[in-house]
Amino acid sequence: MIDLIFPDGSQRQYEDGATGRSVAASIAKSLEKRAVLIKLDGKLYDLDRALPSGGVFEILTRDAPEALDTIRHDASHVMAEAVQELFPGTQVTIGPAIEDGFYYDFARDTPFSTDDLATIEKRMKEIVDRDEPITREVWNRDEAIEHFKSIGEAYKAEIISDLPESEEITVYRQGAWKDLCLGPHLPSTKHVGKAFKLTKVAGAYWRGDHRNAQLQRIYGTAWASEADLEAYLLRLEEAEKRDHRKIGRAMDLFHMQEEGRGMVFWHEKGLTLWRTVEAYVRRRLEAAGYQEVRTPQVLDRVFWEKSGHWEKYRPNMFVCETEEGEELSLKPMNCPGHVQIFKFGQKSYRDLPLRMAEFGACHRYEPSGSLHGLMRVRAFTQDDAHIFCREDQIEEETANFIELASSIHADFGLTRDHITLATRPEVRAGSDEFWDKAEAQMLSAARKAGVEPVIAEGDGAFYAPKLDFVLKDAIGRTWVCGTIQLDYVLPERLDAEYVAEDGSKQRPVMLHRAICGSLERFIGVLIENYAGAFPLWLAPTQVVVATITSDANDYALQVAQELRAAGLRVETDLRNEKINYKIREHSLGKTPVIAVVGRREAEEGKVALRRFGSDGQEILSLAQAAKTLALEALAPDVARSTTGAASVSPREPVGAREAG
RNA sequence: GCCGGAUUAGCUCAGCUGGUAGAGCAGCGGUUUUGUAAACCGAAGGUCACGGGUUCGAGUCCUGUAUCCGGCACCA
Repeated sequence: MIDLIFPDGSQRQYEDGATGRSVAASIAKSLEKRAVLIKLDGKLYDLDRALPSGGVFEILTRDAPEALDTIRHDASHVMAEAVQELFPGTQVTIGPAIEDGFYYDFARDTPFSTDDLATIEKRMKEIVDRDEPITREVWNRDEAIEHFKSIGEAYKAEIISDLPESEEITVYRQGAWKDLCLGPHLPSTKHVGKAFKLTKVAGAYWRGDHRNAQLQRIYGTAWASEADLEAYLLRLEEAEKRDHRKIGRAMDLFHMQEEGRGMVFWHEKGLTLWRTVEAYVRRRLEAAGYQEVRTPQVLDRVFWEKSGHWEKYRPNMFVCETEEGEELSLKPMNCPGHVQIFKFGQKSYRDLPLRMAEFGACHRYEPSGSLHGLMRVRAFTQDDAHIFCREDQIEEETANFIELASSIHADFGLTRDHITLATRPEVRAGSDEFWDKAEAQMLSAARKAGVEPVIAEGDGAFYAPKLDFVLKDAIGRTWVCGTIQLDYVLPERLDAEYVAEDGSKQRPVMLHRAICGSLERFIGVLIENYAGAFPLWLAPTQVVVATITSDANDYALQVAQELRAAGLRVETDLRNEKINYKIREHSLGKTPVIAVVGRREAEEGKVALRRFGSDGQEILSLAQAAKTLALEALAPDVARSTTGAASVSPREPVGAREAG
């Protein structure tokens, strides 16, 4: 007998061999009809599978949030069946549910084209209409391998061979089609419904390794209802509008062109935003005890050989040769340069921790396929710094850094998605004992700062583990902005040392860290986060003074001058256009404040302020307007120190999350 | 780098099965002096990404290259 505890707290006993379906039927015939899965002690099971034990029990219908992943997973199976029907000879590999949908990787000589998607989608709907029952079978391991080999499914056979001996081999039959799968699944294809859409085709490497064969991946999105699907597609459309590349052009912030792939031409407005960000970060670093330096842009090959970068990253470095035959490289990073400054003269234990910062312009020849607007470029500026410290200072420095970075991200209105702890990679420097210690140090520092990192197995740098701060862009892609990495290797390689208390020479530890990551990427994320509607302190143009008639031109110039004197970034619009036209244009341009002046304001010495996102007006004297706006335009850190108040931010940040 | 897709005026996009290019907005010239999200008129603007080919004829078909977009891989 097994005991089941239901959501309402009641408890009932069932015969051994009872299934979710039989339990549902015992409660109500209508429930049995609607049931698609069951949840037992938090785990999902097929409706028709004999319950393995008693426990906390719940019957899930198709609308249950927990069922959505299974709908998506089943949609991927339905797609695989459709593909194998339509394209005989195509092998299946894996097809999981993912955020918002699913994909399936196929092995096939001829790649799929986007035109195939409609055909496959149509066949999928037919399979749903066929209402093929989905049933679970447990197979003998060797027979399973033999079977999949015999039907030409080499990848499936390989997957089974690699499964641990203890693992049960389960095969799901779906009509005449079958697939090796852990499950669970819905009772039949009908339950997948038709709220799905195939979205894109892509190449993907078998097991995520570029040395393996490239498979054909088809992505789709699937939802419980047609309405959810519509809502998702609408959300995507909205998110595309905040793409930083689109907004960057529309707002005249920057551009890129063919001759400089992965290089940014910053226009006046974009650079203003850049300088605002940079100035803010510089103030925060100064307050946190950093010193700022600048190191050479181009250095001799020998220098990079010594640091170890030449050997490992030569293909990704911009190298040039001089007339005299010297080989030089544009710096791909700032660390070795900082070590030179550290080594200049003698350093004492009293100098530690020594925090050395540089807004360092670096160049890396990134693979062509990885370039992506401002997010991944070949010429970028890191808000880089290296903390030289003793081993016993690592934890505190790391914890302080996490707090500083979190505070800075918050001031920019950015919501962190998560922090990852990237652990030892396969190819690495240093012993296992070293890695054990280093990983433990990073983890405990994170916890000390109140953060529980997500572990990214094997993603560490070759010399050390790292903590990465992950933010999201408008359509939910994640980008690393901010990182801290522990490094014992470079100080050793470049022979950095300090004099300890007892007079002995000691090796410092280096913490590599960045808060924005690269200014380019950070600004890209900022643009998408705010959809271009920046808070006053960041907006490239803060105020536009717009005239109603040319009578007010002189006064408008005076207004602009006074607002500029108060430290604001001001433009004037004296064009011979109707005020409606100007309001519309500057509203679409997302200018935070439009100051309208007509004959009335000129006579009374006033301005009519109109804020972005509101259609009301605020009539103030010129002096008062200047004072109010100047106060609102203070950067959050300055606002805190001058007013003692929390950040003055009249404009709500538009969360990237809502688009994710 | 790999797989798919795209590339037409400054921008956003039309251009059916091949018959030598079209709109809206912006820009320019004029009229209009206007009170909080688009005043009116006019003229102009294109080697249809680039190279080769098929054809009497190519923006349209084939092919190569470049760049961009979506993924994959990479990211010191």
